[in-house]
Amino acid sequence: MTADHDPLGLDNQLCFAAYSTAHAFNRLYRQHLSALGLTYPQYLVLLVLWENAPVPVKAIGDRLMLDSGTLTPLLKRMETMGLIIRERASHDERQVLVRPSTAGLALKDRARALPPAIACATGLDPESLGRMVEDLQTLRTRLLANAQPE
Amino acid sequence: MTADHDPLGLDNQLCFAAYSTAHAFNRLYRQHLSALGLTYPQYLVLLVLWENAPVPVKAIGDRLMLDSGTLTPLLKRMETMGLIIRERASHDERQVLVRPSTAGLALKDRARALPPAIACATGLDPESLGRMVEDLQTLRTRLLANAQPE
DNA sequence: CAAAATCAGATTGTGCGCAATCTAAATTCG
DNA sequence: CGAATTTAGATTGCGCACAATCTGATTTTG
Repeated sequence: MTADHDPLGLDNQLCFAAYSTAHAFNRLYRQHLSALGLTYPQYLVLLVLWENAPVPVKAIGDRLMLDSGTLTPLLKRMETMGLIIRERASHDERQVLVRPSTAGLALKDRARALPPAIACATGLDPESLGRMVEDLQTLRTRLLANAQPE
Repeated sequence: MTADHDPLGLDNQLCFAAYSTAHAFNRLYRQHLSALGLTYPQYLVLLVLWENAPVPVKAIGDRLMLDSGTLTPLLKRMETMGLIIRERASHDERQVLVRPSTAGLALKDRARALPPAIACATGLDPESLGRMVEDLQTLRTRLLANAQPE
């Protein structure tokens, strides 16, 4: 059966390795984020807003590679939770500018505990971890280049 | 702002690298799988069934790390599409055994074109690709060990 | 300037993913 | 054997993801 070399073997495919690892991350984060009342995608939005705000929805989408069909309801929920503020840009009525509320900003301090805890769970030393991040980013770039024939 | 070393910087986090790479894979696969009328999770189920069938739902879940809440409706859709057959096991009425139909088996031949096409899109040589698969599997194991304190 | 094209978000519909709960069957144990 | 426990799947409810479509604002162009 030589499953080791079967191209259709589940455990030989990079896609499933990425898929299942992303799910594993999601599960681990869920445990840490439940204390903050956040889902993982909501946490990602806050990471973007903590770096730079206010930003239009489009910019968040570019950064996280998500479209308005995903972001609009997600941001509405976060606004209802009191974490962010959305308002139309006066200079361009098409845009909706998003920024963290005071409560959303306050979460940043509590979130600082996460990266070290997660890094520990990976069992990787800082260099290996950094290399893996770069490898995945390179891979992602190549996949997207092949996935979006403009 | 030395974003290069900010632990909360989006681009410094392994989780986002994994999350966004998995999405990029999903997008690329969608293009290739649309010709077969499959979604990516449905393709994963077939990979499992092509390796070994019939198998109970539980075994598919163990293999793909998905629970019945995800699999039951997914498998029902695949049964409606005529790709798989589900039937209660006679020796244990709790189990539902799943196996590919003739149509589901026939898809395997058409699916053989996928792995080479995807491998090409990754731009990775076979060794790098294999190493990355192993690194991700190791990482996944560690994450799951930390995510499920029994 | 006005029509056409582009762009930002919102909306709709479908398919995962998962927690929580439920049912029925099988196993364990007193 | 019979009650308690465990197990396999199904169900419900919610939150992403994304394609497709729609609306209204802005930009481009003829």
